[in-house]
Amino acid sequence: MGKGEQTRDAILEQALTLASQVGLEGLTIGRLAGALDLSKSGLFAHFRSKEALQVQTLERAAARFEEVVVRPALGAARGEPRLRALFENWLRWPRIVPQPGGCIFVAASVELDDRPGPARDRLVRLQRDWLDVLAGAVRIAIQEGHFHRKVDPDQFAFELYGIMLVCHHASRLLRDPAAPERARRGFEALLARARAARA
Amino acid sequence: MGKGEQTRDAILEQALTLASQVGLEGLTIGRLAGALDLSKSGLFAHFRSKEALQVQTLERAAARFEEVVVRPALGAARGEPRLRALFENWLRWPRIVPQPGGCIFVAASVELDDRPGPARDRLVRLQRDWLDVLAGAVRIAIQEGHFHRKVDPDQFAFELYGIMLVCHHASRLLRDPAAPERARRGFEALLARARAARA
DNA sequence: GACAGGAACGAACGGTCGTGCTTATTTAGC
DNA sequence: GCTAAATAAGCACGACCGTTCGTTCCTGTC
Repeated sequence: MGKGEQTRDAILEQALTLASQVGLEGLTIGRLAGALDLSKSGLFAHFRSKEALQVQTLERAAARFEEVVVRPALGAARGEPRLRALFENWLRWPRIVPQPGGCIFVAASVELDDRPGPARDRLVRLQRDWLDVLAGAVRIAIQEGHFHRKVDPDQFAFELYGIMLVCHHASRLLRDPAAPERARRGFEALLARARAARA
Repeated sequence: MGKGEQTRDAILEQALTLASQVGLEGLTIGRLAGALDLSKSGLFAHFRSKEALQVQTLERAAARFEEVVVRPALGAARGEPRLRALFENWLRWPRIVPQPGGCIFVAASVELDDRPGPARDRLVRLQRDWLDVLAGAVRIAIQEGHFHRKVDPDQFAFELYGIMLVCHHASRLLRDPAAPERARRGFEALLARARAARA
């Protein structure tokens, strides 16, 4: 890894941390440079546009997400255990990959939902992929006989992500320490329903 | 209503619309003035600080929310019907009170979750109130015998708001037209569970 | 008809933003 | 250890930000 690549790496890591707090738009080149003891122009040269910086920050976040949320869960047994692992890893991930402002994808989702452009496009793809990962795990759980055949994997993923979002909301905005526990209760109810498959 | 008050009213209505798209921080005095054919300074005089403008925009949003979501639902029968009304009204409200960028509270929740100040304080209060309204409706549904006695109203409100948040996410970021239908399915499952009170 | 008050305006302030250019320094290959 | 290329810095730009100030316009009262 050359010197430039190394610097770029440090920049993106810091960008990830910063963007979690102030968003992708609030992520300012000057502030980012200041935090890294770099000049604005020196930092800017690595990307050549703010948009590129934003996209690459998302890319970096996605890589880390894969690394600390998705991949480790593949070590868990197929089906419900893997789904549990995905859920628990998601709860942890804003602390493991330091995001003092909470999950960057949640922040970016709200920020970019009305701003067309490459960053938005990339984010949409990433969020779809994440929902697909969840739905895929559900599908496997059905195959394994953990869940009832009538369970709709996409619907399950939808509702599960809802629990994650409200957990984020309750713990970050409302500073409710009970949020993860509430989320777990919701998750367990979702699992119970999938086993029985009343709906 | 005096002339000044009338103008202030128009400003706040426009601010609500604009803030739903670009957030409370992106809500710029210059842009707001431009949209209303006012001078920056003329508009500014009505508030005397951007922070005050933000808080009053939240206040205005809260008043409208009360008006089109909460109050009409009080016309529905106590218990489950009222809860349904609250849910359906929530789904509609970003269109009724024009918010082209989606629910302003969702946007502000993510934007302000790490920015201390009066705007954040006010928002926290408003979101707590909203969750309390939902939990209160659940409590009534228990009294009415619609729901099982073991149902935890706050937990129900938590999970219900999760469905609302993921619906917002799916329809706004992912542009998924099936989002409201999915949300309804999740809501129905929540209701079914509360009747049976398995958890 | 002079006057007072509220409402809006236009210009300007200091600051920060993203983005170019040009120059200096560091790094890597021989 | 020298050289060419990669990397960072310095400086300046135009645009927009929130905010202030002095002025003008309009309305209604004595």
